[in-house]
Amino acid sequence: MRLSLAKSDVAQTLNASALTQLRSDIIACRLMPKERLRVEVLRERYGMGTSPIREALMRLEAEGLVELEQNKGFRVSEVSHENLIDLMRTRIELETIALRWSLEKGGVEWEAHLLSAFHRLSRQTKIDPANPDAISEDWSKEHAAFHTALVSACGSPTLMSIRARLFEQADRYVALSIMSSGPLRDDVTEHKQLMRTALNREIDKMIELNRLHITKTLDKVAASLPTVKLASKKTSK
Amino acid sequence: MRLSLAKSDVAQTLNASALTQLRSDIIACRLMPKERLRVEVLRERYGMGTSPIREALMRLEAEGLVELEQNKGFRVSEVSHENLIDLMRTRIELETIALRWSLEKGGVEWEAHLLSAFHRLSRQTKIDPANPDAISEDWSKEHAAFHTALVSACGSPTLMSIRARLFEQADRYVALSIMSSGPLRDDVTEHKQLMRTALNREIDKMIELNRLHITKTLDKVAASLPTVKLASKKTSK
DNA sequence: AGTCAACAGATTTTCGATAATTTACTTGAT
DNA sequence: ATCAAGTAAATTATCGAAAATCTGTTGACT
Repeated sequence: MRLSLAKSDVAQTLNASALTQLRSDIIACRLMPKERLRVEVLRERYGMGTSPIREALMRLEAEGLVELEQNKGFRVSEVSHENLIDLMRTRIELETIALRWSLEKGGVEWEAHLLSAFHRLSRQTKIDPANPDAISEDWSKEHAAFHTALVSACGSPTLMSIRARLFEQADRYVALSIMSSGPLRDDVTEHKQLMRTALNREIDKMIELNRLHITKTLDKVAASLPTVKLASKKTSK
Repeated sequence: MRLSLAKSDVAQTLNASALTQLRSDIIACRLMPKERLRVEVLRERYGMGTSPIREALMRLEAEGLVELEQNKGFRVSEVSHENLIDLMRTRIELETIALRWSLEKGGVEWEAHLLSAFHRLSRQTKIDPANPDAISEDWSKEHAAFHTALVSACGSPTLMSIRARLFEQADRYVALSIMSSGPLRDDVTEHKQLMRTALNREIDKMIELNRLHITKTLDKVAASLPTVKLASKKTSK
């Protein structure tokens, strides 16, 4: 028998558990960009052997959250201004397509789903008072769910999964900027407007709003990015 | 010291070698869709232990070529009519964006690169006489390189890598259709036209040609898809 | 006959030890 | 003082055995 690790985590394989935890730690920047991921250390941290750890890292490499250099081990993927811009630009284009399809095809089911996702999001607070230097995990989850709901009627699993991956990558940049930045923006109003526009099937307006939504995040994150001091390679000499 | 496995394969890690070989075997349908991937069998096939195999499979799962069911092991991803259509539709949209950017930004470097890629492709034959039931590996490589060259000036590594992954998935369907289908189409003319249009920076025409190029493949593959008899699960009555 | 429990074989998953490789350090020659 | 070769320490990559899990079958009981 094996200990259950968390509520939602029952009867998983160690491999799957490593994957979930690692991904979450990287996106929340509890493991910082460029930080080395020594297998021995991770074994200790998550309490398991080498195999599940390495398998999870390998998968995360494909997702772009981890980088592997032959015989030199794994690191958390680097962040950079260029990558940030590239990421956000690509997101805008992909989500434009997904939103167009979704607003064209969405039925009552979708509308209900969207309303409910918005409601849940609006009842979460972005920052957990207990831990003011990070975004609340719960908020983050509902936020992701809301944006997924917007495109969920697009009818393309392929596009949806790519979008989700890019969203995660962006989330990591957001987590980074939270750690070193000022006032929070008013997300609730913005999200409500997104929902309304989606429900009204105002496609062009929707696309423009989404572009602005992403651009606003980009600007905020880009401004705080140079501030974040990253773990640089141990400089020889 | 370790034996070198192939010319281009020198001094790789077993892990990397497993990854390359498995990916290639899956895309070429030497491992058929839905086929079970027993670790023991693969260990035998590629001559290595469990770790590199499982790590490679894990990575391929993230790429969508392999599916993992907890405690039941890995299989080659299934193919289906819906997935094929979804895939091709998404490819069209993504490549549309990439082509637009690439044709806007491409300089002399890019033009030269494109010309050279086309030249190399045109000197390959699609079917190797020695093995007429499959597409030549060399042709396949040059073909991929040519299409990559078309979008290579788009300036977005993110978009490029997504595109490459979808291209691979499509290649698997093509390999499948070759095994059971009739006359080959005249690719050379089509590719030449794509190149010309790209070099002339006729963006709208380019996008339309690309859409047709993909749609044509879709139609051909879709027609032969039901023919292919897939390894079905041992039907428990 | 039908249902269920317990067992046996096959397979996946995980572990800890070993081999291979890189990195840091030391020593000696120029 | 500088560099190079060689050696030791640290780390990654790999293996094969052991543990956990699944699957199918047998046989007892209703």
